[in-house]
Amino acid sequence: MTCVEVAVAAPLARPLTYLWPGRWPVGPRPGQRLLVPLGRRKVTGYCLGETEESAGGGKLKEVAEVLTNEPLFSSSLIPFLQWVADYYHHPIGKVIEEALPGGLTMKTGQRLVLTEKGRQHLLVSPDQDGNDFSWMQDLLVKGDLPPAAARMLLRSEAGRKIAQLQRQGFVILQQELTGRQVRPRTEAVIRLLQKADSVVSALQSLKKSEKKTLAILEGLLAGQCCRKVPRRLITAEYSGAGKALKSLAEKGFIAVEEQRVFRDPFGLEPPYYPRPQHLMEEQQVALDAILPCIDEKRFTPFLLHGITGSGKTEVYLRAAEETISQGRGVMVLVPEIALATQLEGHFYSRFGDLTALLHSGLSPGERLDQWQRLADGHAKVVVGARSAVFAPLADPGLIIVDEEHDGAYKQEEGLRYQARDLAVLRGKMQQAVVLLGSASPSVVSFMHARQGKYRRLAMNRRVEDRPLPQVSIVDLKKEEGKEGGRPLFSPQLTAALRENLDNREQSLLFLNRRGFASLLICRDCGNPVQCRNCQISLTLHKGTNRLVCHHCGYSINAATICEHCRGSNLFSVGFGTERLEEELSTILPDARIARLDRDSVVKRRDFYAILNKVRKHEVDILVGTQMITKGHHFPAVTLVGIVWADAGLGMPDYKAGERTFQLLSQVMGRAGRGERKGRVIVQTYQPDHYSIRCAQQHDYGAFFEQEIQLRGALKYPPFSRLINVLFDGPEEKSVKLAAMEAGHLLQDFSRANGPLQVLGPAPLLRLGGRFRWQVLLSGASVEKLHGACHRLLSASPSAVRSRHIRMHIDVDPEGML
DNA sequence: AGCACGCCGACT
DNA sequence: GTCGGCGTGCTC
Repeated sequence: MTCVEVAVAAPLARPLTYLWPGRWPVGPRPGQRLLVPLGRRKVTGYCLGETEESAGGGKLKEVAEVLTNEPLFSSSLIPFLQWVADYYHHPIGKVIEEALPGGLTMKTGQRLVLTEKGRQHLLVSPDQDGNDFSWMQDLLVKGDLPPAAARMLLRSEAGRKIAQLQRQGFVILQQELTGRQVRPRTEAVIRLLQKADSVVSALQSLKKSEKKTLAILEGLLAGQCCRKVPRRLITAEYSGAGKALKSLAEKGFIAVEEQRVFRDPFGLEPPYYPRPQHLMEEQQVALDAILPCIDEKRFTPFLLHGITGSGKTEVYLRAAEETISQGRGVMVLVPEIALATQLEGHFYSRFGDLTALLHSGLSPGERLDQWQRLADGHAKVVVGARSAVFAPLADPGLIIVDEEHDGAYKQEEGLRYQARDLAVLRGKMQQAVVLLGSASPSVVSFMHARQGKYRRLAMNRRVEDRPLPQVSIVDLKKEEGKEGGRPLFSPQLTAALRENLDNREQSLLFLNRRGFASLLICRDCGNPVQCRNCQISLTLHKGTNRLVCHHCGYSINAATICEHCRGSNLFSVGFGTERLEEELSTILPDARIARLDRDSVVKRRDFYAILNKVRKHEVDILVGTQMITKGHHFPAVTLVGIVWADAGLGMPDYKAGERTFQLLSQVMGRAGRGERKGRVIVQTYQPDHYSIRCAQQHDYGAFFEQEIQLRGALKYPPFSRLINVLFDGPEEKSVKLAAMEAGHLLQDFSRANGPLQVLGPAPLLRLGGRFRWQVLLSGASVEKLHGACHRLLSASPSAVRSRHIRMHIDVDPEGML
């Protein structure tokens, strides 16, 4: 009797065992998507492999159906997925769902079908209650309601009525499969069956249009290695080809087939970067260390610590070449989610169609395409955002995490994983070389390098020995009271921008805040205008004339009144990129200004469009948020202005100093990457803060020493481990209660099982209409912390089960603390 | 998550 | 007496 282990799409910590029907001709394969019975319904499950019949035996259920015959991931990935589930205390089925491209889950739903008896009844005596049951009209007209609609109804008020109708035999609920299948897109391709000129007699019988079509087809085939041409290419050249192709197919010259279409996700113009002939010395040194480890197929983690412009990309590419020549796969993680980085262009340019892309900018269909090219081995290189750490490469030999310090690697919802950490783990499990690259590594990674867990490779020289930019600091405290100045535009910054403009050189202006003003305050009562769902001030966006919540997206018209006193005397406080842009156009009316932030970039194309304008020097000054730092370099930029460098230092977060240093270093790296020397002006209220001083001096070492001392003194990571237990719900009292209960439980655990600190419970800001509390655990031993979580999950506080409270466990939290 | 079971109060 | 609310526990 064959049994399979199946991770089901339900929040269960462990996989379930099912029988594999003996009548099926082929056995199970790990990675297959199945449909299995669970309780009274059927859900998607993922085959993890064969297993012995479990001890409980006897009453196992059978797998109902194979939904996807070709495995979506290889069995080599399963231990990794299981580890992730255990470490992050997340159900294994949910972990797999997180990993796979979306749109694949499926379950049984119920179609609401009106019986003949019911039809008669409704026609004769429509609902007398006078209630507005518009769905009944719908049902009467259409005869049935699809599962999605039926589900909504059953949950609403109408549920009772439906149950009643069901009892009377007027409607029935019919089981059926639901869930949106992402269908692989196909297109018609034309294959030439016989060379036209070899069949002269037949050729003469052809019509003019057919001859022309054949000529075009042959022309297109000439430039290609494969023997097929998409029909749309032919019709694009000759609009009359449609008919001709049909008749040619009938005459046996060509065949028309359907083929999976892989749309080019690289945007409008796939770039080309030539492969450099010579490497710089430091690049060579780094590769001399890395390549042997790739050849030995041994897990080796490297920290590639190279300043901006030191040529890390070429090191990645050469390492990837070596890995591919070994027949193994390459995984490249990049921080930004929806936007292109130059890195993916470089990989595509070097490896062409061996490259697959996985990021959230793809449509579900495109994502599935890319995923399957990896799963079936057609693609060997994957470039993607954090979730690409789950990519189905059967045998990754090299895993690259670019900008490893970037906060975007941490997912802050659902499965709260750290993709950089998982990349290292996956490398360890699959004997891969791991390259963590950064100009300003995370404190944790650098610590690992210092302790010898990672091998550190330093690259301190820039291409063509370009000097690092000159950085001057402007103390905003001293500038504030001065006459004639505008806030946040010191005379130094204004003068430098003017000078750059006169010299026809480009400038970058960085401020990590979107919008026009960060809040509106009531002049009468002093209250700020807040989001109705979140405990957050609304940001004024002048372009759209709206007040927007940067957390949940809720927005209202900017012409509003104070909710507390009904006063209409509101004044705006604070600065965002939008205001920066506006003020700038007053100070420098002749400058061409562009803005790059989440508001000006909705789609990938907008991003490219703005970058192209800058590259073509149609822009003198680019204003922007973090977005301007992401991996693009503008050779003509010679001045970088950082408008408010300490903006992030006020956050109640042990990582604030680290983040500020990293952000500043990264922005500064944008200056002077061309032939001309760059300079940077940093405006700040805290000119003596070590994060800002060390960034000014381009001194990572000094920053690290300061930071690590602070962390040691306060017992923060890497000197301890943290787990945050979060509670949220629609009602303050019960959320607090749940957190308190959990707090006590954890205190008890700590007393019984050894040292472990329980901080809190503490309230958090209300977000999305939900009240939030947290209990923070810290301790030296990860095992103890995980033990505490297990205890918490098994003895789930009663307050969590009831009253719509959700509990989330955030292992290695990075957010606000 | 979804679904059944079972225990309580509010009605015909 | 039943209907339907919600808390509790299970799903191979």
